[in-house]
Amino acid sequence: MVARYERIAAELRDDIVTGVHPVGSQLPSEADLAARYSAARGTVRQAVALLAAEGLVGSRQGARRIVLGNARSQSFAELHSFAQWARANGYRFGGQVITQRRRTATAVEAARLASDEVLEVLRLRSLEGEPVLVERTVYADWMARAVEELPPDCESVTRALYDSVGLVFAYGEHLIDAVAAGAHDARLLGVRRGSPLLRQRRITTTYEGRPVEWSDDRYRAGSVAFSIRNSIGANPLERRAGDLHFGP
Amino acid sequence: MVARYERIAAELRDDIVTGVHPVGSQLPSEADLAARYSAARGTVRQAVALLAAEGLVGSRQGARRIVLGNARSQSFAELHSFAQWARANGYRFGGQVITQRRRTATAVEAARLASDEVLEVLRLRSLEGEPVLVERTVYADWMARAVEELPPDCESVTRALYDSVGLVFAYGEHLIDAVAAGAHDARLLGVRRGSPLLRQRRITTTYEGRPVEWSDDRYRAGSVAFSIRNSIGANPLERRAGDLHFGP
DNA sequence: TAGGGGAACTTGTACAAACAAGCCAGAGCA
DNA sequence: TGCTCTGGCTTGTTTGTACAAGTTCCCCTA
Repeated sequence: MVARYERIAAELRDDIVTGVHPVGSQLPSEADLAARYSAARGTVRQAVALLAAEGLVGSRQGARRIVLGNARSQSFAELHSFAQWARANGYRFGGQVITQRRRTATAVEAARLASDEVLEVLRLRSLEGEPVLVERTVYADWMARAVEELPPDCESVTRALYDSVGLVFAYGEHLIDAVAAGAHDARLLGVRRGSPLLRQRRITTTYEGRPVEWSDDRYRAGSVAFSIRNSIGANPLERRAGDLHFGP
Repeated sequence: MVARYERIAAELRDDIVTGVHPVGSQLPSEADLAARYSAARGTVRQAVALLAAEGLVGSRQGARRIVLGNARSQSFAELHSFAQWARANGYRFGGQVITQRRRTATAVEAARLASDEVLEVLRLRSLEGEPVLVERTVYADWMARAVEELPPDCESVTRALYDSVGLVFAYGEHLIDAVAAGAHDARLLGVRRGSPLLRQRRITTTYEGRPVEWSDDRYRAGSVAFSIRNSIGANPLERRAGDLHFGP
């Protein structure tokens, strides 16, 4: 059962995408929408709050809401899972484990993952037949067995872990910057050493906040970009100075 | 006058940062909080929704909310303004206009900015005395005069334009990726040609959705990173395939 | 004609109440 | 001991009401 406000949001989104409410135009007032959908004003507010969070509409007190864009951005757990993102966008993609081994955790890893032993996996992932991503992931020990049992060419690790042990990657913290390709990365990605790579480092946790993995992903320049919309007052993305530590 | 739910959120945030509610612990239930603050449950929900949007707490239906982190991330309009971000974090910073000229808009710019003539400005910005950012900004014609009247070493363009013409940069759309430094960028930033740069392209608009500027910012690698928190179900950041076009 | 003053409209905040849906621990059973 | 299952707790959804605060635009006046 989908919530009412989500259905209303979906209809409004549709009206925006199809041009019923063109970019730059005013959205009907909350009262109008409430009447049209026979819903309470609060429910309508939840719906338009969704659209505002997606960056489709902007609002400010006293003035009618304005349509800001019409680009459909689904963005589910897309930042977590390369495979889910690629599939949702209709890309051909693949993945291959290059190396995989257990080892004792470094001090930093032990602190981050609350784990003494870790499983380190190096994966190479491709998009449309081209290698685009080198993924160095360190899993906490309680996850290691489930990961080791995955096939080396597993397409979607996120999905496989959900199916096998019911694990949900619920929260993530990400740091995005640029680095030069080292010799190894360069060979894997088929670029020259020193080429620019887009790096995404992340920690992923369960619903309970328990750390699952720590990953360093490097994209070939030009293959992938990150997109974000923000508005004054609600701004999820933040700039950081360039020292490398993740935690506080 | 600050809203009630914002004050409650501030108190809760404080309790999280100071360890009254440690990372990993459960937050009191909405009913408890409502009683403690003598507020309605709806008001408390607005407060914790703020914290959830900041990534400080996670929630799922049926279970108590859990404290996920305690890093204070203010993130106001920080993505818009380099100066505001730097000042808020106590960095020494500066800026200098390198070149500035009016010209007719290219087809792409005309479409993006809804403007036939544009003002193109190249700025070099520094952090802690080191050049870290090359900013190539194209302003719409109706903005050009106000920008031209700014001093060449203007610290905060955002702030100056607000003071002079009351302009508010309300919404932004951003694309983040990595590129190699060209000869010009390399010279300005003091790095070798081909070095990795973190690129942020953005369109900024007013409250009404009117485009103000289109900018291509390039950071020296290692100087700045972007940080984001996400949770399943609420994910503002999105990955995009690597063709360069901004719009749909 | 330019400007001030409102009135009407619109979004933001707050409260109250009820039910739905999901989680969890403890009681009870095999 | 180990399992299920139920009942209480907790968050999610929806409706309704009232007032606050900001915007817009028209009308009236100087």
